[in-house]
Amino acid sequence: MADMYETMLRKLREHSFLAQEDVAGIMSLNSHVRELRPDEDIVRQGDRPQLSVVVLGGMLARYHTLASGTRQYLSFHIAGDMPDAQGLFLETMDHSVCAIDDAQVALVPHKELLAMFVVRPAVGFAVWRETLIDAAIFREAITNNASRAARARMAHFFCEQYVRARAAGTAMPGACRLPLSQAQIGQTLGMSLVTVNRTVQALRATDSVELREKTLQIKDWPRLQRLGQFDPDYLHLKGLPEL
Amino acid sequence: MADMYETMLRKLREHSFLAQEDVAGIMSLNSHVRELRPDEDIVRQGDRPQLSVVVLGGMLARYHTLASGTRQYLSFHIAGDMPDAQGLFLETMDHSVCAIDDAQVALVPHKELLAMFVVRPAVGFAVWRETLIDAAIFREAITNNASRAARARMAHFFCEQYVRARAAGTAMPGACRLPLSQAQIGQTLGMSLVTVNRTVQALRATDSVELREKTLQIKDWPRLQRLGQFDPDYLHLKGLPEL
DNA sequence: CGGAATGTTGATATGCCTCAACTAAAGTGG
DNA sequence: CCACTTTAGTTGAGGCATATCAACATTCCG
Repeated sequence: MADMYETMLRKLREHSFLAQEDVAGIMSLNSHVRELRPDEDIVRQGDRPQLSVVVLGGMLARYHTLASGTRQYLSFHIAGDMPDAQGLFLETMDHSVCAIDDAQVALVPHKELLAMFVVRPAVGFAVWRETLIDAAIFREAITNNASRAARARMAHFFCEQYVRARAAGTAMPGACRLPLSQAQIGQTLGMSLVTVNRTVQALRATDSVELREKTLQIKDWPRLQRLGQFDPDYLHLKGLPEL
Repeated sequence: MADMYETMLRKLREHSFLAQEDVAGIMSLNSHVRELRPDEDIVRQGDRPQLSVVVLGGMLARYHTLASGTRQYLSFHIAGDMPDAQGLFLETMDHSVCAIDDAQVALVPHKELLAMFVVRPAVGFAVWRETLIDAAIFREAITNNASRAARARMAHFFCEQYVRARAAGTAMPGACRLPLSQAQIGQTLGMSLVTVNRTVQALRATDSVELREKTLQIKDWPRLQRLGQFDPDYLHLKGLPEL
C-alpha cells in the first residue's frame, strides 16, 4: 500500500517547493494507517478532531447533513488530499467526512503538524496552499451548481474528477475510478435521482463520456470539456499532464 | 475612517489569541488606503497580485465570470475581511474581486505579510483560520444553492449577511446594510431576476424580513432563521452577539 | 430634464421534480 | 447453491417551480 510520506510529498510538491529540511520534517511525522469501509465516517459534524487525515487510497467525501436528514456532498478526495485540514484551526467540524468506497487513510496528530509549521514555515505554507485550492474548488462548485443546467453541470463535474485523478496519478489512460452511485451524484449536483439517470444517458449519447461500473470513461475530452465549459485553472495544478 | 490595524485586529481576535508581539508585528505592517467606486475591480481573474486587501468599509464581492459573460457572485465582504488572502499563496487569481458600493480598503504587500508569518507564526495561523472560515462559508453556499428552494435559499442568505454584519460591528439594531441590486442577488443565488423580485416579496409577506433601499430589516429573526434553516455554526464565530 | 438602471407585474414555456412501477444486480441467510 | 431481500439503475407520466419574454413603473443620476 501507498506510503504516507511519499503520497503527501508528491501532492505538496505539485504546487510548493520543499527544502531538504522540510522533507525531513515531514518524514519525522508520526502517523498510523486506518482502513475505512464504504460509507464509514471518519469525522462528524460537531466533532473536535485531534488528528488530521491524509488519503492514501480510495475515495473520501465531505458532506453536510440537512435538517431533513438528506445529504449534500461538498467534495471528493483521493490520494494525497487532506480532507479535514481545517480541523487544524477550527474548533468544531461544520461538516462530516466519510469514505465512499473502501479507503485507506493516514492519521497525523494535530500537535505534530502545528509544531512543524512553526519550525518549518514552508511546510505550513504548502498545506495552507492545499486548503486554498480546496476553497477554489468549492467556489467552482458554487458556480457549477448555481449557473449551469443539468447536462453541463454533470459534464463539468466529470471533467474535474478526471483531471484531479490524473494529477493524483490514480487515473488510467482515458479513464478514472468514480465510485459514486447515481443517488450520490444527485446529492452532489443538486439534482433528483431521476434527472441524474437521464443526464448520464444524455451525456452518453454525446459520445464524450460513459459512466459504467464505477468507472468514468472519457471518450472525447475536448467535447466533454466544451459541454461542461470546463477550464482547469481553478485547480491550480502546475504541471497539468496532457489530456 | 476606520484604522486598518484596529479593523484587522478586531477581526482576527474574534477567533484567535494574539500575544503582545503578534499585535506589535501587525502594527508594524506597511499599508496604504484606497477608495473604490461601485463595481470597480480591485483584483481580476488571471491577475498575480502582490498586495493583499483588507476591507475597511463598504462591501466587496468575489465573483466568477462565465463564458457567456454573466457573473456568479461567490461571497461578500465587509469590514475586517481579507477577500483575497488566497493571493498570498496561489499564483494566479481564479476569480475577481470588486466593490459593491463605495468602499475603502487597505493594501498590504504580500512580502511583509509572509515575512511576518515566519517570525510570528500565530499571526499566520490567525489569517489561515480566516481563510478556512471563508471556505466554510463557500461550502454552505454550495448547500444553500443546491438544496434549498428559492424562498429558503434567500432567507438563508439574508441570515448570513445579517449575522456577519453583527459580528463585524457594522449592523444597526435589527438591520444591516445590504447594497445589492436584485439582479446581483440573482447572480448570487442562481435565480432569475424575476424570481428574485417575487421571492423578496414572498419573504416580505412572511413579516420576517424586508429589503428596502439597500437595507435589510430583520422583523422576526426566529422566523427568518426557520425559513432559511439557518444554523450559524459554520461561521465559527466565538462570541456571537445575541440576536 | 432626459436617459439609464432598477424594480414590478403578467403571461407563457419548460426543465426538473415527484410519484410510481419495473428491471437488474448484488448481497444474505437457510 | 439457490430463494430472498436489498440496493442500484431505468422508464413513463404528470405537475410545479422557476426561467423566459415582454411591458411598464420608478428611481437614480448625469
